Amino acid sequence: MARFRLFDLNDEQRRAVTSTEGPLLILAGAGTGKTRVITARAAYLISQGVKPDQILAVTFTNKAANEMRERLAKMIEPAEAKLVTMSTFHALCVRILRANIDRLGYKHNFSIYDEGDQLGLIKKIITRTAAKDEKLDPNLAKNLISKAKNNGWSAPEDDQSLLSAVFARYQQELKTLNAVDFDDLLLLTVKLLNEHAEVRAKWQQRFHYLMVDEFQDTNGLQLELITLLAKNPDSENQTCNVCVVGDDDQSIYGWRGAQVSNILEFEHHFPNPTIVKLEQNYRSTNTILGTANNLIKNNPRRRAKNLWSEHDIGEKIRLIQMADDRVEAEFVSDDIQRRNFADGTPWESFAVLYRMNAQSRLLEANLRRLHIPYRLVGGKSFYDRREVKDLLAYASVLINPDDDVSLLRIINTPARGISDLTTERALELSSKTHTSLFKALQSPGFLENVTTRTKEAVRTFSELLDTYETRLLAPLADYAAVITALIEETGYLADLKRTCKTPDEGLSRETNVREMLAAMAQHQQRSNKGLRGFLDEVNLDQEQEEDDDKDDKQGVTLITLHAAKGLEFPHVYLVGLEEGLLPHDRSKVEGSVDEERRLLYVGITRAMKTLTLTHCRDRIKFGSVMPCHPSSFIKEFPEDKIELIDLAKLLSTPVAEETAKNRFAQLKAALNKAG
DNA sequence: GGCGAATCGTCAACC
DNA sequence: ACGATTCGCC
Repeated sequence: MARFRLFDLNDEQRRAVTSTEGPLLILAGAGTGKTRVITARAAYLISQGVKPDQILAVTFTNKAANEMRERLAKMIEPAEAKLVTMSTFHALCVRILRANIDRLGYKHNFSIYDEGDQLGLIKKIITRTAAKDEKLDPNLAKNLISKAKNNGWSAPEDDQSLLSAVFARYQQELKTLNAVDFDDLLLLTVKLLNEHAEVRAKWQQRFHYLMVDEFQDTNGLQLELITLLAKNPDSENQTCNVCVVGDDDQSIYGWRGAQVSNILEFEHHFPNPTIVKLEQNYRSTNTILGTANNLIKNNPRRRAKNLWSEHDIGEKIRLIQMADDRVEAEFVSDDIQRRNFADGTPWESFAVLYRMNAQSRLLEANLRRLHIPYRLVGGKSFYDRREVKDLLAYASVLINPDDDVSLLRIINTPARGISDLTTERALELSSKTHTSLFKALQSPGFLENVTTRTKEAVRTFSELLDTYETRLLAPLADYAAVITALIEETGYLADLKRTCKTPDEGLSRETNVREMLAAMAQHQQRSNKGLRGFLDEVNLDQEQEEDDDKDDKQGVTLITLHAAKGLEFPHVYLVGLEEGLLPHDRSKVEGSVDEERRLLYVGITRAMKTLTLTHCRDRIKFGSVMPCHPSSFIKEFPEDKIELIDLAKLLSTPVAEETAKNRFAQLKAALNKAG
């Protein structure tokens, strides 16, 4: 316990760490040492005699959970640190469900459907359910269903709309397929705990001290889950020790169902809490903090905070207008190279933040042009690649043959003579008889109505799956080897390469398949959770672990504003500060401009030393040039902290400060007149 | 019935 | 500019 020292903390942090009993709300502004406080609090609890396995810390991302785990291991005995449960909401739910989901009529080997799988199922249901003149956008349906689930609703019974029918059908089919989607993980866990007192008691007894990170991002279900777990198993009207940490100003997941009200009305959910405000920022210059403060104070409905720092004023924030996104990306890359060249600032010190993933393309191209190493966070995940999904679908089908969505993906990949028409007929039968596709395919009622050739193809396919399923079920089965053999036997790789346009593409896709298989083998070495465990990890871990020891994690970071929350970088470029992009056009329709402002606030507060903001006059959208206007948020910045830079002059002579000030004032006046 | 090529509509953010 | 969908050919 050598490295855990209370006097390393400031007064407020110490108060947060040592308030152990009853509800505790820690309002932690950006960069105020939130993670440090949570881990120190866990260490403190243990030092006070709390058993480590009675502590639960819930986060939103695996990265956050891992970071806390690592930090805690440095503060206390690593063996004790291991006993503390540090988990994401979803992983915790999977754990609870895998143990007891049978009580809800699902089987323990249920599949987890990601968004793509969900969409596939919804599309299938819409075509089946909709009348000829009805239409429903599958994506819209998916979002509405998700929103409904996150608010704890089930399909409305009285409603006759197509959406309601699709919703009801969707939920029912998931159950037939023995599958759950991301929202179900929460929904079903809450249902399980609500409806089964003994399961509830089991988990309530398990944890006595709860901590929730990023509480401002929790939705209704997550709050309910916490409330359920936080109750004293012996007297349920007594709440035990729940500590939540968050910052309402950084609530940026409203679209995912997050309710800022959870943190704004914490006292209502957990009466008489201790409230601690962390306001000393250890990250940024006062120029950056002042700009962030000035921006965010335009939001109504927030818990007032006053971030301050012992750091210097630092450099002014640069605001630069670009001709178009091409020039913008070029400038950012050149500027990073120049600064690296000037004083050896390492590439890792730079990050480029943007609103949409699509914005990363030009940046990537330009960084590559200059041979600057970079890492792209988020975006099209490794797991979204066609070949990776195919491989996972094969694995998924072997574990849960009732998983129709995965089966559909691979039923004719590579082509094996099972046509769309055949599949369609089997699907019809499966929905008529309420069985899975796999069972329908094998049923005599189906087989007697198809041609001999099709019958043969289906039979061969069924046998293939059966054979490998048996191999997989064998005790101590080497599942990585089993899947590899299956891929071999189907001739998947050869077919994959054949369908690629260029040899390069073929090679890269093959590499992805091999990487996936290698990851599987690696998982087998370190875990005892089996192939199911591997798939769970893959499903719940959207961050692509570009496997460890490779040092290619270094370089300039390209990242969306959402994904950047919780991170910090010495030098930040925030690009595309345009009306329509940030705030995004859709936010105006949805009335969520406040959340866009918080998003920008999150972006600004990532910067430690310098911040560069850019916006374009033109931007290429859908292949053609669209004119752009500066973001309306720009006029909410404090004039004295911003330096307006003329790109043309920057490239030749530096701008005098007075000129810059005047320019900014002019721009502001113009904006005020317009808006 | 199965495959490759034009065409269409689409891009907000993530566990 | 890209991927899914639709069309036309084997």
